[in-house]
Amino acid sequence: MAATLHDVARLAGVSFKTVSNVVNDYPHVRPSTRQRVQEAIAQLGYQPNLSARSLRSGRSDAISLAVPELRLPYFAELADEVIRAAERRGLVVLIEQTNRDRKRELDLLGSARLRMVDGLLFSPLGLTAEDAAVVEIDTPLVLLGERLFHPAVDHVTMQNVAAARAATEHLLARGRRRIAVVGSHPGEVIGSAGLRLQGYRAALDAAGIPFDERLLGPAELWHRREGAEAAQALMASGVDFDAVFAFNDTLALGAMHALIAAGRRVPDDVAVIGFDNTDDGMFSQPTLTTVDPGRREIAERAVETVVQRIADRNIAPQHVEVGYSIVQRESS
Amino acid sequence: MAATLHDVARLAGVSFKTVSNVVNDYPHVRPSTRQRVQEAIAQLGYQPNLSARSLRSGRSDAISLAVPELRLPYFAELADEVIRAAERRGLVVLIEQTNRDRKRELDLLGSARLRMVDGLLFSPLGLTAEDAAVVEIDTPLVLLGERLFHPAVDHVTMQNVAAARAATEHLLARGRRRIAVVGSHPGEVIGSAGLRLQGYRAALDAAGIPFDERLLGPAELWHRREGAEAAQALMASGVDFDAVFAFNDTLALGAMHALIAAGRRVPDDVAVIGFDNTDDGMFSQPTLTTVDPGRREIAERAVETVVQRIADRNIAPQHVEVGYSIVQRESS
DNA sequence: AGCACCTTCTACAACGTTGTGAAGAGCAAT
DNA sequence: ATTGCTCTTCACAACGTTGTAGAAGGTGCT
Repeated sequence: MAATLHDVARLAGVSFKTVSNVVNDYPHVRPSTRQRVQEAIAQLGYQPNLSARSLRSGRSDAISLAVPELRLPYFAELADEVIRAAERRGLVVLIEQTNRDRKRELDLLGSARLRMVDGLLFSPLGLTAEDAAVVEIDTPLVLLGERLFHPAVDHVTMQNVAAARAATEHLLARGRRRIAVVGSHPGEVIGSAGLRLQGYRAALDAAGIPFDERLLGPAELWHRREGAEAAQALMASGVDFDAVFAFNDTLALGAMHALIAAGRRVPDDVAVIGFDNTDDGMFSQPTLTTVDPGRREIAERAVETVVQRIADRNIAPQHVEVGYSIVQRESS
Repeated sequence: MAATLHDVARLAGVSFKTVSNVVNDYPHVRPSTRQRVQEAIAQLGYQPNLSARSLRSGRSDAISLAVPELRLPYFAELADEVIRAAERRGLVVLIEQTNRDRKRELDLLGSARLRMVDGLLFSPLGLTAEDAAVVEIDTPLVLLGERLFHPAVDHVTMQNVAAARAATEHLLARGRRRIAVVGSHPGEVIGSAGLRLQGYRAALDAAGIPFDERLLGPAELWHRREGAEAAQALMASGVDFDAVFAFNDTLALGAMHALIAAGRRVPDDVAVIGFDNTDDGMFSQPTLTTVDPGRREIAERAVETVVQRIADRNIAPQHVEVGYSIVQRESS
């Protein structure tokens, strides 16, 4: 059906290898030959067979991006930016959803599928510290987020602790003293929730404000619904609070909805800050103050890092941390 | 590095073809041989080389999904559901972003990349009726949305006209008579904006309400910002309206934000309905009434259709329309 | 003229898999 | 014992590409 190098060669009257040389811009081809071949290519609409090329060369020019759930705005926007960054380097992106499921994440790392791509950007949520060894795989791998940490593996991460501290300090600077948290994961240390809580506590400590466990609103999933439920639970508990630090924007929007539905004014009664700087906080009612954790730069640097790792597997493992900033809007 | 059929064969003391037969569950393999081979596979951690398999068999078990922009919630949620539906059938999904750019959409259809996948789900926005011919490609293709229509190509679409009419009728049933539109594309007929406007007008006609062009709020892009701007423009124009039908949820949220910022109460002064039923309308303030256009079913049927097309290229072209429903919440 | 060296092109051998066809072993029916 | 089955295994040839090695032809230098 589709034309091959041989078909083009027959039409142009050269060997099929010469066609291959033209396609690959091999320099020593006579201009007249090159032109004849190019005409034959155009005439037949020849397109290289990427499976064959990949088999022969060992490269596919494709990478995988594994995220927990694409419908979460943070990951949708991350994927968007990863695809753009990859495209600039001639790579396509295959997306896998792991649904925060440890088993699926383990399967992914062992999958034959992985050998079809040149590298993997992996944002693990379900894996625990004991699973660290499984990230020692042959495929070039860049871990996103801070949950896992393996010294021999490339990482591109946000500064969870420092950024969460800055978010808390932002609320403190605006006079808030009873800052509730939405989205904590009780007992967790190494994940985003644990690290952000650590930043929150550091800011309180520095300001001499005692930590009050009753202000923690746990939420396993970071969806709108859970944010609303956590805020409702905080209000129902009777604990007094004048601000909410939600561990992502989606939680913040859910929480803000619940607060307003319960008659609390935002930001007058309760200031709200989120985390992630996703698009949906830009036009919420009120607009959402949030932390920009450098998502765009994460995407760019992650692709850059995996490309370097693909080019040379022996370079020293990289551990990149990107910058963050507070984006102030109406909710605080 | 990685083990091949030959390595396994050597270890198990059989020919490499026998290993291939075991891997592919060929029935006539003596149980004892099968077991020996399986042990060798496990010992070496053999994984088939998918490039080689794909070269030989002509199948990659991968499909592409081309969408305008993944960060738009509608497409993020569509992609999420396409990936899930594909996974149930053993397919992986490669995502391409076209940015509503006609040239990029044309490039995509002619790309060599396309021959690396078994099929393409394509949601075109930039292509026009004159481009219809370019969708006659060798790769199995399913078009999503209604912008293009080519009788010989599979389509899975939502019922834009009927659903938009139902949305308008919903507002009419609640006593609204001056219904503004946010997101119209002046002059467009065949795209989502044109079709949804057609449904809007049909509902007005049926109710005997004259169409008033001043109620149209154009918005080229369907982002929050444009929704807010369109609502501001409508208010600034001085035209009287008691409801807004936004052509997607993102526009609706932007418009709702602008309305509230300008002191209009939603839904008391202005009722708002969106379109798409994306997650972000569930916990907005107020929550957003919207049209569920059957996105989940679109994803499922699209994957199903492309799988059928891959299996047999000669079956009659399918044109699937999925159901829709009104999701009523606080904004109306 | 002879030699060395570029330029241009080609033949051949992989890459790792699956499909085809046939060979060998075992067994029942003749 | 021979024939004709079925079961099991294997050798071989693709799939379309790129890397290697080398042949053929031309050019410049001694």
